[in-house]
Amino acid sequence: MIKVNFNAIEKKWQRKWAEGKVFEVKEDKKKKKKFYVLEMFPYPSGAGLHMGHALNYSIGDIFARFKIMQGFNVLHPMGFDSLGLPAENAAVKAGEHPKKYTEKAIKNYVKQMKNLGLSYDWSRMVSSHQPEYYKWDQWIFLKMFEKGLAYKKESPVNWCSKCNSVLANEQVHDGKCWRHEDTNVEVKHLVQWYLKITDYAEELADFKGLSEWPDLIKKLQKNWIGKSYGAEILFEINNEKWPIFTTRPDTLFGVTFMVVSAQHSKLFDLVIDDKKKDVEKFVKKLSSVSKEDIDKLDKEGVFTGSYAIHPLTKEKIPIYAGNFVLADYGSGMVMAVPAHDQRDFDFAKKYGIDIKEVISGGEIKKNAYTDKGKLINSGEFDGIESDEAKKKITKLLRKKKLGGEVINYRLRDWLVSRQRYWGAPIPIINCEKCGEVSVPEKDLPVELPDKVKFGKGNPLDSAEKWKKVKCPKCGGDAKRETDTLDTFVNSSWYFLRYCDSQNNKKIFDLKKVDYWAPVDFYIGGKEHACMHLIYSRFYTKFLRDLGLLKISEPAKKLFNQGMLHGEGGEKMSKSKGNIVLPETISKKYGIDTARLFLVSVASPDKDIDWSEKGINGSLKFVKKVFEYFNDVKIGKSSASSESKLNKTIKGVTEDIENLKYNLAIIKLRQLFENFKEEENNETLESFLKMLSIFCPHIAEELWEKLGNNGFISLSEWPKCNEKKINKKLEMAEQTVDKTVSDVMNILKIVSDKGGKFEKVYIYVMPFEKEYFDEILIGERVGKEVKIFSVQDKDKYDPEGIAKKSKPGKPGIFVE
RNA sequence: GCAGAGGUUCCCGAGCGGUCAAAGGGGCAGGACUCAAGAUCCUGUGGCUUAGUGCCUUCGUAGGUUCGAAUCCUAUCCUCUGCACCA
Repeated sequence: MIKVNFNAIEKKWQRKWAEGKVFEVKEDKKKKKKFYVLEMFPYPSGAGLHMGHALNYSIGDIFARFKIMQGFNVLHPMGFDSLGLPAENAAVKAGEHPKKYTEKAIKNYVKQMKNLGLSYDWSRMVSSHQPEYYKWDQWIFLKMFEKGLAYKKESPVNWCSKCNSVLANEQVHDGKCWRHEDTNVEVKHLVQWYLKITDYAEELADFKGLSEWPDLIKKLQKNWIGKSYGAEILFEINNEKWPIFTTRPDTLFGVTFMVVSAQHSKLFDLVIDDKKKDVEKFVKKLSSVSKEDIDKLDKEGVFTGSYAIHPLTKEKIPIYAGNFVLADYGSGMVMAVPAHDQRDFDFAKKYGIDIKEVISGGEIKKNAYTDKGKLINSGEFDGIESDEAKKKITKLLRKKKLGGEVINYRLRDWLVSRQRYWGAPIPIINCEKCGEVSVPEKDLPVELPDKVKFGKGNPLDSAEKWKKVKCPKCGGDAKRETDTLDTFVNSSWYFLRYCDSQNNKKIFDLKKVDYWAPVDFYIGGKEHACMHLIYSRFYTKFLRDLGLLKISEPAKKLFNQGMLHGEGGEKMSKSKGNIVLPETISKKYGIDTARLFLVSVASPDKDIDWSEKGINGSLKFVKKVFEYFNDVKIGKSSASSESKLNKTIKGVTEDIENLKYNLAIIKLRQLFENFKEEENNETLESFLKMLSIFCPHIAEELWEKLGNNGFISLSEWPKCNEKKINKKLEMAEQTVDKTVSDVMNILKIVSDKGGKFEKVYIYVMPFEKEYFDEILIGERVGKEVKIFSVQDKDKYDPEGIAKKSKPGKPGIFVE
């Protein structure tokens, strides 16, 4: 077998693609339809790309190449999510400035990506840490500020002591920081910036524009947004009306106590002097436990000394401060119905509070009865079914101006301020006289100062000169906001910037975005379901409402690729030491082989464990292809080859469209296995074209060898000629296969019995004769083979077996 | 606890009502080639049986629907992955 220097071929074509600007695109309204393929841009870590990235980007690359060859004007860009806490932490740990650290990492990523042969339009690359990019983060923030969608408020927030910063709800996993799995998130009361994503909650909970998104993602988002229908009911407390939210207004007559969140900002308005000490003690105790432990705590509370007046019965209801009520959902206070809510039931049992049954149908001994039923003990509503009662009671409350129907969302406003350095500075100036003042648009971007002290607290606090500014409104002394924006702000709209990434006057040209957006095919992990994928939907809608976009959703089709685990089935991570680098594999096998292997193991949406075991199979195939094309005779193809070719074209095209790359590759292999010494040009070229999306470098090289001038990457995808698909031939081939295994079976039986045979005689129907090749079958069975037509008078047939021959089942005689 | 994905022949994985003892790859075994090894090619790879046949068992486990199930339904066990007190 010939030795092939794959690495040299790779370098050659990567250079040619770059020099020929093969993958750079422009808007082209007349000739071609656009197609936008995008893989989620990575955070450039110092560790570089691993095999999992390679898989992810290959999936997108294969599709992009496919679409290019199908004649689409394909936008396939790449960039870097280069701002954010992880980069800052890693840089500080490495003793480097985040900027230097990040830019080094990006350089490395680009190099690695180019080595993978990915078809990106590099001229459009964006990096979110560049002021030219985050200027527009700031610009959008100011637009939101203008519209009242960016605001400041004090509230209990998630605090990670390792990040030294607050976290969004979405960044808290299992009570721990998403970046520090060993660090419990604490609850702190701080003033923070929020984006009012809840203004879009209703539209976000509607998925009609996302028919081509996976159901799983939509379900996850739906749960996350958590739309619930219920009632707001006003309870009078100390002559003030306090609203509470409930989904069960039908249980209103069963309220025996109220619970206010221990984190509620107005908690102490409700605490009478006598109880102050108790409540303070309780709150203090809670603040010393981590968020995770709060989740595990029993329901606990303490009486505040205050009472609420029941809106309908006018009964006095004691108010407790409790650990199980969320301060930022609903109004932070609940009406407790112990008979029909398990949490309230547990609490009532613990503190000996009355349990009043108002829904019949269940037993209330060890547990609350939480199902629906007929009302009892509910005055005029007795005997009415729950659903009906909900409506009637709400109606009555509305009439009395004591409440009404409301929709509540689990989704909270997005906390975007971070007390860290490596983020886009929030473009606000704090003036003692004027309050929070926007940085004028002409002064954008507010660039990060280079010289800051890293250590404790927010590094930006140490940039004294940078902080000091004049108030744009009154001209007096003022200070810059030192908080920076959450990293997810950058990724919420980057896909739009690619459409016009070099624009330094506007966020993007409206016409260009109108041409390219939305993303037609978006590829990324499902772990982003409740973060990036919700935020970017929110941003898209906001920018639409600003008049910048005509679309309402960022991507038409979403595909979640499977995760590539390490050898033992564990997540690939530096700390586990199971990271496989593309370079390592590429050096050994060539990058085309690696790409081919990655997508042939399993369907791209499935999680797989990395293993080098099977890669030799891919390498063997690639080598065989290379060797075959190296000295192939171009001539005529058999009808069988042409039939197979067209069938393969059909199947492969469908498989790729459906992201079944693994199946497409099998079909290509089977086609290739069938190639004879001589094939016609069309067959050979079509095969190479289909292979090229998986193995672009080798395909280009062989394409050139066949005498072509242009790039195979830009050639036209083969079309299936249905007429050439010949079912008869296929049947005939099956007959041959069956005959071969029959012969093998006979030989086995005979030799088991101690017989020794050298010659095989096969008696076929006259019309089948052309499908049976003595030499080929001889090779397959490892014996000398003679084929006779049953009508052949001179045939050698001592036992008259030819008489038993049937169509599709030839007679066999061995001796 | 809730939600989702999944358990397939030695391994990885396809199949998702009949053409299924189940694609493809890996591994292994036998054969061809070779002085030999490697590479390559062919064949085989649940069991029994048989001159190419027939039968039995198998797709986590147990039932069910059906003329017919790896594929559909029900229960059950295990694995993974999200979300977790949202009133």
